[in-house]
Amino acid sequence: MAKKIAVIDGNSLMHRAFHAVDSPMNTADGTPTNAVFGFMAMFLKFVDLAHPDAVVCAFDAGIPEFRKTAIEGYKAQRPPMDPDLRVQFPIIEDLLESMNVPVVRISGWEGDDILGTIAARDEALGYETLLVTGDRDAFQLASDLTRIVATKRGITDVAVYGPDEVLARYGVTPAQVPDFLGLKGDSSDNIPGVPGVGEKTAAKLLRQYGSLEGLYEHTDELKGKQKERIEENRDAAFGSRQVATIVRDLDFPLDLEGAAFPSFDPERVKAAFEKVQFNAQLARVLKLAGEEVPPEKEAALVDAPVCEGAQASELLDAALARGERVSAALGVRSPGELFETQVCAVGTSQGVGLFEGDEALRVLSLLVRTAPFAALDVKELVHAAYPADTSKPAVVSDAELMAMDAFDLGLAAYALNSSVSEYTLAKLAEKHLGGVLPEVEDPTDALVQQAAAAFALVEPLTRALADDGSDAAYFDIDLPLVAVLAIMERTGAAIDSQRMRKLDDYASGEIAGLAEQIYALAGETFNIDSPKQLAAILFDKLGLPPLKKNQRGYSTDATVLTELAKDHEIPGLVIRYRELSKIKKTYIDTLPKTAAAAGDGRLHTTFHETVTSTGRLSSSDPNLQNIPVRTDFGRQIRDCFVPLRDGDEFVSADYSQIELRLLAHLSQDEKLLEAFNSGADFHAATASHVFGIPLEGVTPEMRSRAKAVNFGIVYGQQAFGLSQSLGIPFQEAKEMIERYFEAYPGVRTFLDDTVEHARQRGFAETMFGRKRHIPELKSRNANQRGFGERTAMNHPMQGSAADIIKKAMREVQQRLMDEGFQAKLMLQVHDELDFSCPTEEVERLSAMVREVMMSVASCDVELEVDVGVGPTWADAH
DNA sequence: TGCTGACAAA
DNA sequence: TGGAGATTGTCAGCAT
Repeated sequence: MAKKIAVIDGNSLMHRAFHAVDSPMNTADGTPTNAVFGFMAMFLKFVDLAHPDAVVCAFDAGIPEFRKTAIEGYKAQRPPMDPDLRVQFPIIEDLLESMNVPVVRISGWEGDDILGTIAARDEALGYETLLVTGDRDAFQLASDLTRIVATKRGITDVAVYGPDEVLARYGVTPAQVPDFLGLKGDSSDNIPGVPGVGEKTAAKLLRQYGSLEGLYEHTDELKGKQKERIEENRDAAFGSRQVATIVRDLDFPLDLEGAAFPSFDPERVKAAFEKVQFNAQLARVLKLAGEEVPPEKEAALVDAPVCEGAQASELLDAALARGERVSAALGVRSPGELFETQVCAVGTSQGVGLFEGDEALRVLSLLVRTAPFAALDVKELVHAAYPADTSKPAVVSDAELMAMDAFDLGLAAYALNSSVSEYTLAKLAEKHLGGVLPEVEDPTDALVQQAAAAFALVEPLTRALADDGSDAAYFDIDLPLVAVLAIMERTGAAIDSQRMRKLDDYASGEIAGLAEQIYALAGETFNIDSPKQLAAILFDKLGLPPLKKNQRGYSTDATVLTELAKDHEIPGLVIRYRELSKIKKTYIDTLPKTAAAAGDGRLHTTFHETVTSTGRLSSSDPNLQNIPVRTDFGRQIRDCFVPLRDGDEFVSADYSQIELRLLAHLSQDEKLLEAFNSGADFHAATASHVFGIPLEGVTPEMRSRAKAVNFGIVYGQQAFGLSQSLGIPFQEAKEMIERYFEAYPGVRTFLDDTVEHARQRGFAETMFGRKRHIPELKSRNANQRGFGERTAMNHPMQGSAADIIKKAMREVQQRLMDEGFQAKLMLQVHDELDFSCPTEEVERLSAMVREVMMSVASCDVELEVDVGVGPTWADAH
């Protein structure tokens, strides 16, 4: 097979990477490394996919004289390179050199010309060449042996162009590319071209006349404005072509025959990559050469002796007698193919003990009931012994659960940084133990490693929580909630499956009818669920105006369809079709099945405490936090949620406008505080301030606008967003927001201070000290920064609300038990708690829950709670 | 299998 | 100059 040489246009890739990788990254001395990181990400992905035999990297080193004279001002108006990018060139060169990738830089020439020259030499040698670049001029170099790897959006997304692809994409051959660029120009390189001639026209002219020479011999065949423009800009066209023509015969030494990749000294590579702290990338580079990750770091982790059976029991007993907080990790072992036994690994200071099957469960319940222990996910472990649904008797009582002495490593890590996508022992070990978990094949060995790491992590995480000031969020709020969530998950929620079936009949009929109507109007059948096919019908066949684009074509989302519904019947029908089929597919088709699959016929969701960055919970499998309520049909789904037992009522308690009340408390804005404390209708009070009229004069229309502004403020919404949600002109929305801040000046000050504080310290925090780190505030990208600012403003409100309801949940659960309630806490939906409650307890429960929810936080505004009671969830609102 | 568009909720 | 509200979870279509 022919040798494959890759040549990278270093400047082009560094520019791309600089803009594509926006997250702030620095070396120890503060030098930015985002472009280097992006470059290497692209490099590694490319090498993985293409497996080149050798890699060369070319950089610009000036501009050749002939380009400067051909076009006056060639690259002249380009602003000087961003200093944050400039400083990264020496770093990338250092990395490349450490990997033995030749760096070519020819004084007075640009990278493109080096690419062209190497490709020409390769072709002479019969080698294959891959040219990696983001610049379009390189397409002229495509040939049977030479292909262009062009970066698309971002950096790691690429397209490969040979001659056929160039022709397909631009309608010209590679040889015609300079003429093509000469006509159409290239704004990024300051190549003027012929004004008014774009991609389509340039390609058409070249197909007809072959080249610039051919075109200018036949300008008499052209007509009108086009003829004038082309004739007038003859010099610009030829000059532009010259600038765009890549030189292919530079003279520089490069040993192509001897070049090879990967071939490098691992020590040198390690040194270079460790300097910039690209540990994950280092591992990938070393792997290319068959090298393993630095082994000395693994040794830093516990190399614990492992035992089983009676010895394991002794190990555990001794550790508990010493008062140690042992660790536990749960897994399965499958000796044969048929049976899987549960295995529990327990970590102690003297080693790891393994327990299997019934022994594992015995040990788990022992830990939960009587011993201090630690685990990555305590709730998951609890369910293994508890057990997870009410069809079997509980091995551990609710009271024992509430009293358990657990340390949840995942929750601790979440309190330290809530923006991490996944909390694993491997990542925690890397961060807090300074070593990587050894990669082991055998699942049991892996479990042992996890137990050992979990044991070792308790101390450093406890210290980190205290150092960071995040111990309150963890110890007072998140950790005590684990038992409550475990109890709720086991309790489950009940649905009326009969009723669901009736809903199914109705929905199925409606959906089929709607589909028929849509097909009839469209004149053909198609898949309405496919946005692509729907777009083809609406925009191609019916010729409706495409109002919005997405990555793959024209958008067919609800806002677009609503607008189009004015012109045609189909969009309205599709909206209704989507509403019904979404609800049918997501809830009606799945909830009864899920319930039937559980031992007790109930829905047992999983609540996640480490997913959101604000401190809210999330729910999955099934998600019971997004059960419909807004539309009539949606509410029918809530009507299927019923109390757990005959004789129970569904009780729902929710905080009224908790985020806005917290805003009043936190900002201490006098008028806002007064608006809540006077007991008046809050949205109406806002309307009265914003529109400058007495309370009695507020119309329902004004009130609903004020309500939208109130909610917008919570989310950091801006004028554009408000104008969209209210369907009013931008200017009007802008004025409303301005008047809002005039009416509540304390709010403006508070939000500004919050952002400023967050910018300085790197995080925003809630009333109870829950932090959210916001590195985006330091971003160079204005959109990212805007995101950071909105996040900083929103976190104290949304996060404090989350803290408050979590505290309330723990206390409510405690009092349910202490005061002998039969009522059960079933669900939490952000600012709402739902119970199943015997009729005779309803009064007592309502009073208790209200009292607890209102009193867990002391604020300068009352935290009002509405309690509803009814036979179903829908009725309890 | 992984990504995308669309849509449910507070 | 262009873009201009957020988060999470689930489903189906579609490309690989």
